[in-house]
Amino acid sequence: MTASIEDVAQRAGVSISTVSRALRGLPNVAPVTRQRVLEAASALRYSASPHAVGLAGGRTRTLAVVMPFISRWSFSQALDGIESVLSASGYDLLVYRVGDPDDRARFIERMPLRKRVDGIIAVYLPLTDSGVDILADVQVPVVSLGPSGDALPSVCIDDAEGTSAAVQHLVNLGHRRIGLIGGENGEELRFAVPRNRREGYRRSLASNGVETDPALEVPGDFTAAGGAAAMGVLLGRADPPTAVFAESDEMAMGAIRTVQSAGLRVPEDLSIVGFDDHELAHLFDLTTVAQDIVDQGIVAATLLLDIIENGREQGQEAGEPPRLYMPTRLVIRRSTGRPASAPERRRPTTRRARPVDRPAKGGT
Amino acid sequence: MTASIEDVAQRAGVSISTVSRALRGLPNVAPVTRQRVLEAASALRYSASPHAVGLAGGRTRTLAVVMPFISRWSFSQALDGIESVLSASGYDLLVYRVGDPDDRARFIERMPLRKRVDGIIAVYLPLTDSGVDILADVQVPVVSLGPSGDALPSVCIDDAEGTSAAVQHLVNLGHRRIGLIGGENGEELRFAVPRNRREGYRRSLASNGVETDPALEVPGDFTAAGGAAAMGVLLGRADPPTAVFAESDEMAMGAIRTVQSAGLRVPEDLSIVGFDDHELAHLFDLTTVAQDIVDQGIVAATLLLDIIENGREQGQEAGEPPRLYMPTRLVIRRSTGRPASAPERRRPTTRRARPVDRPAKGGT
DNA sequence: GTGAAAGCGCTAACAC
DNA sequence: GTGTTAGCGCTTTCAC
Repeated sequence: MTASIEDVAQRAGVSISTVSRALRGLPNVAPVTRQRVLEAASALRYSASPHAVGLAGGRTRTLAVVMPFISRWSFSQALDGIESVLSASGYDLLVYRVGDPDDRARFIERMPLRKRVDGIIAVYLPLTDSGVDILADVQVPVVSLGPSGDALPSVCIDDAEGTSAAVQHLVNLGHRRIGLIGGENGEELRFAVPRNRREGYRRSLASNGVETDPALEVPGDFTAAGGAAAMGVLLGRADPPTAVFAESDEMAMGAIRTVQSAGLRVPEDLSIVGFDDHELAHLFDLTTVAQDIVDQGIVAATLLLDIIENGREQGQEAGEPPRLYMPTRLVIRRSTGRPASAPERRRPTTRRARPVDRPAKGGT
Repeated sequence: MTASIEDVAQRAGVSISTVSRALRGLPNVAPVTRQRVLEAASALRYSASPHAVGLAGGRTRTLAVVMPFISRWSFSQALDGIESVLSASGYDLLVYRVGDPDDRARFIERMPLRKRVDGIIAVYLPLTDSGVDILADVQVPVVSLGPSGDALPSVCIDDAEGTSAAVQHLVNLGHRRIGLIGGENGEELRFAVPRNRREGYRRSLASNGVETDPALEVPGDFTAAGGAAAMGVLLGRADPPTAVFAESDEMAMGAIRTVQSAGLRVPEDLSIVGFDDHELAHLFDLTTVAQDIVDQGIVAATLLLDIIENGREQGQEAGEPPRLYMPTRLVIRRSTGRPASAPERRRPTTRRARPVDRPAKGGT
């Protein structure tokens, strides 16, 4: 069952180096010989031992993905995209979860990947400065999916920009008391995504002359349950918001649930916008900022492969590492509408007058 | 940055074999020596090259997970559970997706894992008989998460049993026209899960003296969109069902959406039951058959590790491979109720009289 | 308790 | 175009 290169060589009547060359498509092998080797190999169901290849050749055709979560929707989307390009390119995929900061520190410190992989993709990894340094210092190329300072090549979206569009949409509808359900969980301030989205929220309010109110910003932990709880908090405020922007669709879904449980209607009593365009978002009629994470995974993996196989990105001589921005796009569904208190410019049925999008696929 | 065992040996003033022994905790190393080696290693931030270890020692502390999907909810749940035990045990995790049958055949045929991993977990993998044979024939132990014939050790739930409970619940409520939204996608009949759930559905109907009607069984592709479409088909039947069992929550969610879009109410006009207890199921008030897939992943990984490290399962001498059944449990929420046509035994508000469960965690 | 030496299965010069 | 020969960085006998 476990044929070695020697077995193949013997069966094909050549030396092992010829087998190696033939199988890897290198030049300097006579067509006939190559053919014979190929046949011998497939007859023996031979495939080279990755360990031996890695040891001898240095390259391993294996990439590592490092991320804080595995089963959360966005992360599994990213993994999906990454896997698709790796398998198409014949690379194997090692997955590491580094959840809490301790794991992370220990992991980066020990770098078990050392000498094991050809490259690393860090997916939405909250990186400390020293973490970035160490990663960048590893022998293999690293690409970040998601914001990463600027030490690493990265592919990401403009979170602040996307959020601004969502908030602007709410402002345009007439909302002034706009709440935020955020993703921070206290100590996790290194995580750039919630920070950037919050910034976009505040910036958009400011540019519209709307004052921000700390009482309207509540953390939601990036989960449906967290979003539901956060909405409960907002509904308990003295002067509750008429609209809420949630930093993720899952939190928005939970929020919708809370609103409905409270006997209120979406969007008549409260408008809600999410972020991501989760695959189930349209089931909630959720207006959201769409991004295609599978696609981001594909781009990140492609970028990394390119760096590995062609050295630094072309035209990227010693400059800053490339940073690829992927599009976002506001998908308006029916979880947003005019505030009840606002004077309506048209008939009460305005809601039906707005075009309704279908689930988004891909960006812009 | 890349210290080798030799560097450590030199720094500690011993030979590389002593370093090897000391670092792996083998006997026959003087405490003082071991201490010195440990210090040298950590000072050099040394960690053994997995490739060299694999080549020289045979074992690699790496496991492979093979599954048809990556980002679908159930699969990412399984991966999550598996990863948690592997990382706790110091194993690395290789992930392979083998989607279509071709991939699958090619993959199993080539077995790129050969000599690369210590074991394999096949997650809900539709295995042909020959596929099972080949897998079982690989040099390394294989465990199946999900049904797998009986050639492989496996951990799974009793899909038929779980489904029966759901259907029985509907029958008990008074339903007789009960539709099925299934998971098959035509050629994919090798996939045991939808087959078993369909069987449970039919068996339960039969045991209640309810005749099955092929017109009420519609495929839904295991996606929300598929479930929505399937429900559309069912609603278009001459004699539509008063209740529907969907083989997954995602399909059930889509179905609910279709029902509502049609201007009908759940459960007043149509009851719906799902399967899985998806993390968002409670947002839909979905009655469902709960299973804990993360847990199944944990059990499967633990089983595999046990087999790898202790040989065949204890008490499993030459007998059938172990098959571990995990519990399922019917979680009744508010997507199910009496059929409108049925004579109510109590007041019209029966609905509120039923206890409502909260999101499930863990089995029974 | 410790070291020397022989591989593990390949790739990569280098000869021919 | 093909074969020979060093290693790659470890684990594992087997001496000492």
